[in-house]
Amino acid sequence: MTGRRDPEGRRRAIIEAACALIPEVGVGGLTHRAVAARAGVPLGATTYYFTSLDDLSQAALAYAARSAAESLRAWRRSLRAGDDVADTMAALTEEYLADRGRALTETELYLAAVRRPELRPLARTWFDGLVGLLSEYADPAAAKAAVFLIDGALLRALSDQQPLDTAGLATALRAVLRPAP
Amino acid sequence: MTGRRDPEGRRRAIIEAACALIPEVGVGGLTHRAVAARAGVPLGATTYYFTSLDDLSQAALAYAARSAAESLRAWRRSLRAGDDVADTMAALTEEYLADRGRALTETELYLAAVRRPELRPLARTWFDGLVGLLSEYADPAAAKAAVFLIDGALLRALSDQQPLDTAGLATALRAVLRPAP
DNA sequence: ACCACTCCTGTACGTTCGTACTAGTACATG
DNA sequence: CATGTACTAGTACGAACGTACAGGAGTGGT
Repeated sequence: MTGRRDPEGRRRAIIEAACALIPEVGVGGLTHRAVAARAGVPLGATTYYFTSLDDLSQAALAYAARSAAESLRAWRRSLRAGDDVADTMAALTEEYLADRGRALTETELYLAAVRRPELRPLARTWFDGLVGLLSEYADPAAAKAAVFLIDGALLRALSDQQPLDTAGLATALRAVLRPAP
Repeated sequence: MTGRRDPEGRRRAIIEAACALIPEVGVGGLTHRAVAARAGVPLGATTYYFTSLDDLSQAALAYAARSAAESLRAWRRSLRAGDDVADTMAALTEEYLADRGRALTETELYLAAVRRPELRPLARTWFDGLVGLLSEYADPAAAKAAVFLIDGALLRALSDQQPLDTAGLATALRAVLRPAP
């Protein structure tokens, strides 16, 4: 996959291996050796490309956050194409949860940011992006509430290893997005 | 605090030390040595009372879950005494967040349960208890949505190290708890 | 007094970890 | 072709870890 002499590809392979490992062992469970083995590179490579293990995990989380931001752009398109915001958001959330590893990584990022302030901006990208998205359809307070709902439902579905109650989420989203009476 | 010959108190001291440590280092960051040092007992004591590190962390998380369940009983009383469910719940949530370590431990439990199925019942006690509480005031679907909202807001406040927007949460709670039009 | 038993503690073993480092390899530049 | 630079890979080291264990210390029954 990564040629012998391809620094950029190597770095990327290491980051992707770390991303694949995070759902399995958690951010705190990452080790140079496990990442190197998963990436198919010698141990020395991970210490060559990253000055420390924290540096490596930060790069992996940044990579994950960037890919999440990209998927937000697809969400924006779906929202504009869909007829009902609440239904569309619930469906997108369910779809997002299909890749449980990615969703779990996002939650790992939230928790990791508690103890590592340098991760806090990364941990905000998903929330801020989602709020920005929904602010086209509701006032900011309602948009924030909708994201709380989505994150809470995701967290529960992850922890319980159970599917998302999409219809119930749609109903709740409709309730918070509807202007107060 | 714990006399030389007081097995029950010793076990409890170790568990409480582990609980105090979890917000600082995470469930996965627990070590026999760190817990022993925090509890003021020799290393041998933690391995004497707990057959493994997993056993120790599980006991600590169970202890935390039990104390959370106790606080739920106080919530029930407050709800019955308060005049508005949404306002009361928002205020209780803010109060709950005042002890950030406890709230963080609950979230750590959620995530730990993903990879440790034996923790899953523990990870459900908070959610189930809260839903049961709110089911006295709304239909089950609305109650679940309200808990998603609360957990989402808590997770965000924890990750961002910022205070809770209590008024905003109350508004959103009112929206999801109100019967659909 | 003695014994049986539980409780307690310090130490030791083998493993795994982060990180540093050395020697070697490819490649661009002159 | 020489040479310097960026990359590679294997190894080594000290630290921290989980766990096991041998023996000391206190306690209650007889």
